[in-house]
Order: sequence, then C-alpha cells, then structure tokens
Amino acid sequence: MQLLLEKVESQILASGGKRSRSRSAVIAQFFRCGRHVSVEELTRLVKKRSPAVGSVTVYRTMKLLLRLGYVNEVDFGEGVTRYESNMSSHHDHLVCKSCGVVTEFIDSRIEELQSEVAHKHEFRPLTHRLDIYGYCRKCDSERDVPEMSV
Amino acid sequence: MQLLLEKVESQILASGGKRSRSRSAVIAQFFRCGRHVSVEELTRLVKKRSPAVGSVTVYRTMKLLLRLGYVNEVDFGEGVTRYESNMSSHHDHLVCKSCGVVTEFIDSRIEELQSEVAHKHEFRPLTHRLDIYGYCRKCDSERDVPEMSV
DNA sequence: CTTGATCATGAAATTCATTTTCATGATAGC
DNA sequence: GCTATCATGAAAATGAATTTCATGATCAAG
Repeated sequence: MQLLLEKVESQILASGGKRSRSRSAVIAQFFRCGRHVSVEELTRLVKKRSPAVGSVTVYRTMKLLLRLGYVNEVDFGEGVTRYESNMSSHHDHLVCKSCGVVTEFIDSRIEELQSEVAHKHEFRPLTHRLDIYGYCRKCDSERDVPEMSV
Repeated sequence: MQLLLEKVESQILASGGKRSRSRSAVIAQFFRCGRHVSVEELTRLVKKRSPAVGSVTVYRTMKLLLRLGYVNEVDFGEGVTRYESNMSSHHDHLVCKSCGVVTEFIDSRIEELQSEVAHKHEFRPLTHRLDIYGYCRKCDSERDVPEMSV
C-alpha cells in the first residue's frame, strides 16, 4: 500500500507533477476504501483526516489517476461518476438497484462471445461494459411482500 | 407510423394527458429519425418543421414516452442521455469511438450466460447493459496510418 | 359554441455534477 | 534561500436536465 503510493507519486514526479499532502491523502484514501467510490463519498472520507482538502482537489486527483492509468471511471446511471481501481483485471458488474452494492464478476465465455460477435460485425473491439442490474439476495428476499403493480 | 402516433396519443389521453401540436411533432420526429438520438439533436430536427418548439418540451416529451414505455434511455458516456425506441426487442450495442455509429446486436448465448452468472451469485437480474466500444470497419481502416503515441 | 377546469408550453430561473479561473501557497532543483 | 512551476481552495463558470410561472391550448359538459 505504501509501496503503491510511492509508485504513483514517483510517476507523478516523472510526468512533471509535484508531491503534495492533499494529493497523497486522496490517493491513499482511494486505495484504502472499497471500489466504486464517487467523488462526493471520497471527499467526505478524506475530510475526516484532512478537513482542509476540498472536493475540487479530489476531482483533479481522480482525473490525474485516470490519466496515469490507475483507475477507471464507471457510471451506473445515477448521474455521478464512480471510480474503481484499475489494479485488478477487467471485470463486469452486478449492481443491486435497492442497496447499491456492486459485485464484480468475470466470465471468460462471455468475453469470448463478445469478441466473436464484434468480429462478425467487422468491428474492432477495444473495451466494453457489461452491467447487470437487479436485486441481490438480501434485497430480493425483503421484496417478497407483493407490491401494488403500476 | 401514423397508427403508432395515434396509439401513443390515445394512451396519453387515457392517462390524463392532452393532445398538443408540439408533442405530436416531437413524437413523430422521434419515430421518424434513427435510433439513439439526444435531446439536442432531436430538438434541432423538430425545429426545422416547428420552429416554436423548445428543448424543454422535447425533454418533457421524451420523459413522457419513457413513462409510457415507448423508449429507453441509453448513455454511452458522452455526458448526454440518448433515447432509443423500445418497440424492437432488447439488444446490445457496438459503439464506434470514432464516428459514433451505433450497431445493435443480440446474441442469445451471451444472454443465457448472463442469467447463469447472475444466478450463480444469487442475484436476480432485471435488466442489463452491454456496450462494446471500438472502431467500425470504416474508421478502423482509416486509422491504419500510425499516429504519434501520446 | 361557450365556458371552465386542467393540462401543455416556452422562457427564464434553478439544480447539480463537474470544470475553470485566479490569487495564493507549497515544492523541487539549483 | 531563490525562483520557476505546480497545486490548492474558493468562487465563478459550464452544461445537461428540471422546475417555476404566467400564458396558451385542449377537452368535456352544458
């Protein structure tokens, strides 16, 4: 973790940037907390330890990590951008519409079929996004009570 | 087409709404033009025939069609919401990062594997979104000339 | 066909996430 | 320590989408 932070900072140095307290705090907090954080959530967490850090710096730091390739931007249609670490390999998402919990998965058969479909359409695939929306087990069981249909 | 418009309007009537020139113009234009239109694009098209119609009405009309189940909102990470007709059945997207052309596809094997993965995670899937980003054949061949890497 | 209640409209104002501006503070390298 | 350059936070700006509000259109009932 400390090693990771140093690696990121040295890469910032190498690309013409400088070290800074606020930035280190944001980066460390990001890698410390779970995945799929929004800027607002991350700002709140950072402010606990470093109250002076504003959300603008968090925005800027996440864009910096994006440029350096350490994070991905993800968007589950909530109107906010979320960030996930790019350290782990590619994966897809199961998003619970009730509690918001995001589970990651990867299925090589799906990946292969995607390539196949793309090439069938003479399309060169670079990236993709597969998000499945529904209810996790916990929220699904809580919904057992039938609702008035619309 | 005319039948579709009448069907939509009668459903609006049934749900307590009223008929209006502007609204008909927006709805007709939406079904007339291709898929995956943004509000800005649609407004521009509507204004050609009905210059008085403002974008607010287009926004409102698309939300209305969404409530009535005639359209889906899609988002390809451009910062704008696009609308597609919900008349055709579910499909996924191949999005060209160069020219923006969107090709639809459906692969039942991928659909099945998605259900399988979801259930393996005790997750009840409701909807999903699979967008593959890359280059269509035309844009890919134009990119053959190597570029300066960044 | 007139009336009256209700819905729809456009312009302007508002919201909200994100980005930019700008004056000031911190850092690296000499 | 100096100095050029980068980073910062507050406030302003942006841009998509929504709401407000006064006015116009539409429908159903007389």
